[in-house]
Amino acid sequence: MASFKLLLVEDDPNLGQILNEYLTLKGYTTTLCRDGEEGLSAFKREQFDLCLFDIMLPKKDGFSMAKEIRKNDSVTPIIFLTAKSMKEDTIEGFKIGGDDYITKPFSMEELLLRIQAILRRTAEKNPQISDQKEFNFGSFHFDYDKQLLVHGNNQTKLTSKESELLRMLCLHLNQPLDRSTALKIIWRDDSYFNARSMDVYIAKLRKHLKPDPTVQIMTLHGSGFKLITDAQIEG
Amino acid sequence: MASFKLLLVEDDPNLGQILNEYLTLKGYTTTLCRDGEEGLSAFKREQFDLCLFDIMLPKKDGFSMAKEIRKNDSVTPIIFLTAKSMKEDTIEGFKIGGDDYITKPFSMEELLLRIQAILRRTAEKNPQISDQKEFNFGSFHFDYDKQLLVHGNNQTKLTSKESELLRMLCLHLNQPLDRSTALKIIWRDDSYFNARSMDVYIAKLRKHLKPDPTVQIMTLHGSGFKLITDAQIEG
DNA sequence: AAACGATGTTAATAATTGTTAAGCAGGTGA
DNA sequence: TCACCTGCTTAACAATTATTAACATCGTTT
Repeated sequence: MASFKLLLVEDDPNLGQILNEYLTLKGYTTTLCRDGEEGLSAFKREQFDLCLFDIMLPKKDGFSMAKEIRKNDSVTPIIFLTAKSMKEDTIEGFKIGGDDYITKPFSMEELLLRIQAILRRTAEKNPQISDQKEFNFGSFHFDYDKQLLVHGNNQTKLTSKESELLRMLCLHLNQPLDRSTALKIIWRDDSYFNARSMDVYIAKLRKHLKPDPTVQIMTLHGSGFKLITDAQIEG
Repeated sequence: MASFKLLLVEDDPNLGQILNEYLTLKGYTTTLCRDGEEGLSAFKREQFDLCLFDIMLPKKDGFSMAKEIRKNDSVTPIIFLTAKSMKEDTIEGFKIGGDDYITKPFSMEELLLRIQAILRRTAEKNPQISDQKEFNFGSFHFDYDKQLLVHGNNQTKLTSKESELLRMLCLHLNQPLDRSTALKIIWRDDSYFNARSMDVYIAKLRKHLKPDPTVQIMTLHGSGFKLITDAQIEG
């Protein structure tokens, strides 16, 4: 499994660097940002497994960042790091949808353990990490490497984007696929135009999948899509 | 939705009772044990969604309990409550496979929020909690995944919001569904406008459910709604 | 009964998604 | 070099879904 990617937003250069080095040493891939805006744009651009936000930050504080993120993404874990241990703050942090709240000074080891405790719970159901290359769903067979969708005697050649999107849908068969997740992974950026592009590809895939009416790409308005089928066969 | 079951092991009678009352008040089903052995046998006997263990306990301490549990069960979340804030202790707790570690004195509200943060992550993949996807009530069949409401030969496609609301009502069939609960879960925020939006969706659902007059969404003025039917069939 | 707040209903508005086609860039063969 | 494909993006407009507004009605309190 590829190493976990952490988004670290901390304006104190010393602490930032120490954290960054320590977490890298422990095998995580980290991206360090110095202020809230930088952090948010990194989050929009890339797919992270966990966020570590200081609360008091230039340009945009950690809470505001978390709020923005939680608008579209209720999954990615967020841990707040802060000097203040004020009760209202802690509570605010959890209410926004944070996963943990650590007050400075903290021990690196404890932070690491808290990160691990959270990742342990979320890692298992991270389908995008899987490297599965062939899929069977409904009466279709899909070969990602060959970019081929097979239905009975019919073979359809898919384009790269079609294949990548179909693969993500297959990895989440009968489960929701988050728009923003798919965009960040396939288009590397969750932006307006890429989202529209994705919609175009969803339409294309729907056409390809028409031959089997038991298979459907369902819209989850405001959040994403879901490939559904009754007769799924492991492949 | 059935309430979460918590296993609480605390030997201090005062704290034990306060925790018990508070968590019950907050809608959890709790089992309170006075020592480690009692706690372990309760854990073996029943299915819990989360454990809250004091560390220093008669007969068997919290860490030993956690170790035993983790031999067979790596899933059920465990939170340690303790007076000691010693670093080694914290670390020990996480190493055993604990999910959080809270030192006394703590605020009830913070404890509650930490419990919620953990349950939010585990609930999704905890089949026993409530991943019911299909429902039969009155002469209707409702498939949440496919967003379909079936009545005789008639299939009605529901929107995402309609489906989510109907699902919550179905999970509380013939029981009250709290407005604020539904709002927080479906709209992620109990605000004036979301409440009005919910009312609009209740109206939409009522229209969909008209074909069977034995099924009704009843208003519980000031608190919520209740989906009622005489002829409910488990499904 | 009057006044108030909560809910019901319908319509208007806004946001998101679906669909088709036009643009654009890179590759290929004449 | 140029015409022609191909795949992807962008644009334009349609359709659907969600939110907000406006006003009617109901329930409760005084």
